[in-house]
Amino acid sequence: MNVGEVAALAGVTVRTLHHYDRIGLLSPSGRTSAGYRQYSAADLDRLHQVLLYRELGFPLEEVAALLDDASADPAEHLRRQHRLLRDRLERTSAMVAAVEKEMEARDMGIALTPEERFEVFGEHDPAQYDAEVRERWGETDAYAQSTRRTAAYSKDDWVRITAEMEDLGNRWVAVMRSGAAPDSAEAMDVAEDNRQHISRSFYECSPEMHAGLGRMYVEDERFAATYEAMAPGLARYVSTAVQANAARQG
Amino acid sequence: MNVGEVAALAGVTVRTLHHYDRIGLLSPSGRTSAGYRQYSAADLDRLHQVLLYRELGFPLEEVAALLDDASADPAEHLRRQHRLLRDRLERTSAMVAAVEKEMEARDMGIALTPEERFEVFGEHDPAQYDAEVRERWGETDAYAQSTRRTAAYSKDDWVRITAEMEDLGNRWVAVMRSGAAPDSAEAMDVAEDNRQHISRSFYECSPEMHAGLGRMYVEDERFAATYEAMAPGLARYVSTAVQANAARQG
DNA sequence: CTTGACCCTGACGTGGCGTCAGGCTGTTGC
DNA sequence: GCAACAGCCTGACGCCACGTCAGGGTCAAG
Repeated sequence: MNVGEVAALAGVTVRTLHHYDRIGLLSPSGRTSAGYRQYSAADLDRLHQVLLYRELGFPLEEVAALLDDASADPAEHLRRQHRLLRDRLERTSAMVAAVEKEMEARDMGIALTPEERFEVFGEHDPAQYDAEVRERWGETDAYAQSTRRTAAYSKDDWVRITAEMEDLGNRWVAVMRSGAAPDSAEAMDVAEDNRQHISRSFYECSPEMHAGLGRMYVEDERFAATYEAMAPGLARYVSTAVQANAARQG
Repeated sequence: MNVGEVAALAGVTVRTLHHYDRIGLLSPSGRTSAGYRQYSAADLDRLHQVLLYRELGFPLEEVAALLDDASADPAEHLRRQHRLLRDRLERTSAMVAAVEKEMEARDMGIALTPEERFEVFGEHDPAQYDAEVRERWGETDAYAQSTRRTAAYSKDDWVRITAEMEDLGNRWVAVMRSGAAPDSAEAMDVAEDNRQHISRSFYECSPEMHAGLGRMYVEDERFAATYEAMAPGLARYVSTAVQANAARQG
């Protein structure tokens, strides 16, 4: 297939394909004697991946890096795309709900506060959001490692791992309830065990990374919710303990 | 409020606000004697509109035109935004479905044709998509009529759907608390109802896809957190129940 | 063998900011 | 009462992902 046909099929312009060729993101596998670009089925395949990642907000350079990563199999791309798309779905329906809330408020003659209006936006500006997601997961070795490892886990593995996580959760609750300070030796010991559990089960987790995670436990509601559900105030407690433990190690 | 505060509230950079001022899209209604930009509540209002339209893919110049159109009342903006967001929701779930179809095909060892792959893309390249949408406003009469109907229709839809989701959540909690095993008939029945609800409300969800979702409930902490917030251990419970149900169907 | 659709390679333009640089402002702590 | 430091200002240049000509070759149909 030559450029025009590919462009029509994929819904992009010829110029876009020229551009992708120039920057080495997608070079057609062949040329005619006259210099016409010839795209193979494999090229279409790659183009498909490129367009998906592009739509998800990745800069082209990163798309190239992702697709040229030999250690990433197709299934991994599918899983990642699936996850990012579901995130977007969630976010979009949140926005729909926000607009509906505003409609309703208008009908009732109520005004919303600026905070309420920006709620769905505020934390999650679209570009920043995607960038944020990538920062936390996509680009990190840890994420790649985690998906590679967890893909191989059996149901029994998962039962064991979640049991271990539950156990750790109980220990967290216990140590907090005991009145021990989050930077006490007891709390830091739990933190250390928790870190080693992550390293064994998901990805190599250094004390510094663990400290970063700790910060996230309070900054990110999604993570905080997990701990808060076990005991009120636990998110902050775990966060402090984990960071104290990292300091102790360093 | 001055720039920094507004930027933090809205989740944009200060530079962005400078830019919007420069191009006349959003000029703060006041300045201090020292030249500091002062944003009023009305300015925040406008910023909110700007960000929504921007997210929907409108070039800033058109956003300005839309917002400066004196003949358009706020309700019209809300209706338009609602319609565009619902379109996006539809498109995103189509993409999710496409990725899931591809996952399934891969698992079964089937290859999709290029046409199948680009299906969801083809017609709806994001830029073309928005252009197409904008084109449609030409027939304002038909547009106004159709939006009123879909807006009214979908509002009820969403109320119903969120209520159903809440109900499902409660049933999950109840069945777990009842002591029934996650692979008991009771739990699997809830799983089946949940699957059918997803199929009706969002996208065609096969038992296999549902099992995949189930795995994600524990693998992805963000999903897990949703269930964990309802009741500790629920993420794992739901995950297991959903997979058991898929096995029962297969 | 011409006509018209399609292809090529530069080269410059554009939108929506990011990112300094160089300088004023305003608050907090001593 | 002033230093220090965060926060604001205005240029000005940079960057990405293409759009848009310009100038010229290619190829199937009539």
